[in-house]
Amino acid sequence: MADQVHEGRPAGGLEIRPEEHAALVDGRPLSLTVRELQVLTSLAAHPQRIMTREELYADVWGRAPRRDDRSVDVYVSRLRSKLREALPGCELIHTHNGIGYRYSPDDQA
Amino acid sequence: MADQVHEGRPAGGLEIRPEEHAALVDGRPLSLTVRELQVLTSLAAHPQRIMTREELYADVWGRAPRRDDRSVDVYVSRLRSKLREALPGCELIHTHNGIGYRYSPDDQA
DNA sequence: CAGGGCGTTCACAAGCCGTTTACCTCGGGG
DNA sequence: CCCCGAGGTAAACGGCTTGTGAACGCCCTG
Repeated sequence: MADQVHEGRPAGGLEIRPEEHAALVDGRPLSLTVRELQVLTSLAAHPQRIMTREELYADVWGRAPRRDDRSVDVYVSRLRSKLREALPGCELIHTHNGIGYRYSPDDQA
Repeated sequence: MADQVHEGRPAGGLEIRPEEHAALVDGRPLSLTVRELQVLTSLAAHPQRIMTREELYADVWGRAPRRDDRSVDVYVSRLRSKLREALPGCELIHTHNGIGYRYSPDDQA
């Protein structure tokens, strides 16, 4: 099947090390807040899989979101902003309208 | 070309996973809208069987279409367009004039 | 006590999608 | 030929979803 993404060298030059509370690009750490790293880690833990907001929220916050909670969207937006700056041209987080978000290690599809 | 046949994978390299809100070609998700995936799923659930527009509509929309409703045709058209791009040369959805549509996993007959 | 960082919420703009309509083409009968 | 029904598809439209800047409050630190 598809190659497993190890911590050593994922596609796109982005390394996520949750146990070290860090995400690295070319060895340089992104300055992410705790929540931002949690959301990124959760997304990246299921590459190419569409995650609903509910799944993401449950994974990171540990409970169900209240109706109309936009927290996930806000964090995705902030993550994209920081990733865009660190990896210009890469689109790692894809939106699936009406469903949720998908992380794609190779910024394609 | 000769791919391994996994459980979810019909001929043509198209994998439909409604519970994951996704349809995959070579592991890459097609960007289908919710409705498009519903129509494709319904068609593909009855391979080689001609489904009338009424059947399809009832299956996806959960009610009977109003007279002269063209929604099904529009979605079939959009699906064909996206499938054509992802799987050039394949004709998975066949028209049966005056009756309805038929999904053929092996793009023949 | 002032300042700053962060998580959360709010508000509004922008964009996408479902639905409907309109226009075209094709074939069969008269 | 002309008419008519069936189907393909582009495009209009309105509503809902999403992107994102900003405000607010909490907590920590100096």
